[in-house]
Amino acid sequence: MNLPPLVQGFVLHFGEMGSRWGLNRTLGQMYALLYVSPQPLNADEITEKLGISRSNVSMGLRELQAWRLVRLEHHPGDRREYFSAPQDVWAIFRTLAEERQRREIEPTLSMLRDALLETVETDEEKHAQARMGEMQALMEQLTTWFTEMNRLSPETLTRLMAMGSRVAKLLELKDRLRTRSG
Amino acid sequence: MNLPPLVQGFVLHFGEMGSRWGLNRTLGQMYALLYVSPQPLNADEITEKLGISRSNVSMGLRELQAWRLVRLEHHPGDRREYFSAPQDVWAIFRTLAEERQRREIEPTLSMLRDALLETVETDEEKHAQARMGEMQALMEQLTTWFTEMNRLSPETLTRLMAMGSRVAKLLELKDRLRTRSG
DNA sequence: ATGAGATTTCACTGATTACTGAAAGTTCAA
DNA sequence: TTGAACTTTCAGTAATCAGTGAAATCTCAT
Repeated sequence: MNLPPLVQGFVLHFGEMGSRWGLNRTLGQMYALLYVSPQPLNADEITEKLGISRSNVSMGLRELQAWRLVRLEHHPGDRREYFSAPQDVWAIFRTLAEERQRREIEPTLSMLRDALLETVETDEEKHAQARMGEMQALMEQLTTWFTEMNRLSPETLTRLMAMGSRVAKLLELKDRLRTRSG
Repeated sequence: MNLPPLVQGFVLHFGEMGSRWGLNRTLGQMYALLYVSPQPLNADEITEKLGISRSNVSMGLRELQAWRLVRLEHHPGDRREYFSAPQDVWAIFRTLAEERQRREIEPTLSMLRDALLETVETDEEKHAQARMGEMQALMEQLTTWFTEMNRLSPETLTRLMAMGSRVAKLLELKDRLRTRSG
């Protein structure tokens, strides 16, 4: 691995975490490298800096693109493909959250929707179906909420988040106003 | 596998998803089984219903307890240990979110905090460090917000979530009130 | 059309992770 | 204190997943 110490530590950490995040080591390392790189890199540069095989880089780049975590660009007069990670951390967070939603939540939601349509006979199955209903309700609620929040600007989100649990106070305030005027 | 069709489908699906969620197949299946079970189960019952080895169940149960996803209880006059999944889906969601926070976010945050304390020389490293700073800022913000939200009751959270992006309206309302009174 | 530069595919191998069965450990009643 | 009931540990094996290199494919400039 051919990197300054600070960057190397970051890249190795992301490699380790990669597996916990449903990616794999190489993917984590590649992403970390692109994230801190001052300019886009081509596949050979990544190969060289990480000390892994060219083909591994090729596969990794495809997967990172599928995650929408890296962007492909071309430089005039250069046939090679260059890759960069989007700079806006909020955008990255949203992408990540959307992709996880799509990969981890949606399949389960659709399984649950199907399961809830089945007609069942035994008490055991009825109980199971009721539990699935609770799970589905919460997941739908979270999904809807998440979609809505994703429409807000980073500024608005930052303000909302900065308020933390004090947003609950706003609800009381709203209730009071409504009561007064209603 | 020795289960009614509806339950079996649910259990198998969670087995598949288990890996995407950083668990593994068996863990997913065991959790799903306990989640829909009308009463707590002991290790032998789980072994029998899932058709896996007794030792695998034993290890799986330890891990599910480490995730705080199942609870151990004893029945009077029975030496065996019984396991159940908490019933409250909100509680489950919080537990899951907290554990993922602990396993997936915190290690990265502490790595970033360390990296940001280093003194670096080259422009490349300075750029990398700046990028790490951005990442750290967002992660701290999200972490703080999440901790705060976790204090709210499910009722409050449900109300807030039901408002969706209309919470942003509350901010405007608040601004107006402050302007008027300030 | 040709071939040099660039990228991708894929069968194989190496590494990691999950699962099992046998043995050891624990707990408790008699 | 013995042993029956129950649980855990762990070494070995099976299954899965990641990474490589050679070959195939793609893509332009000539």
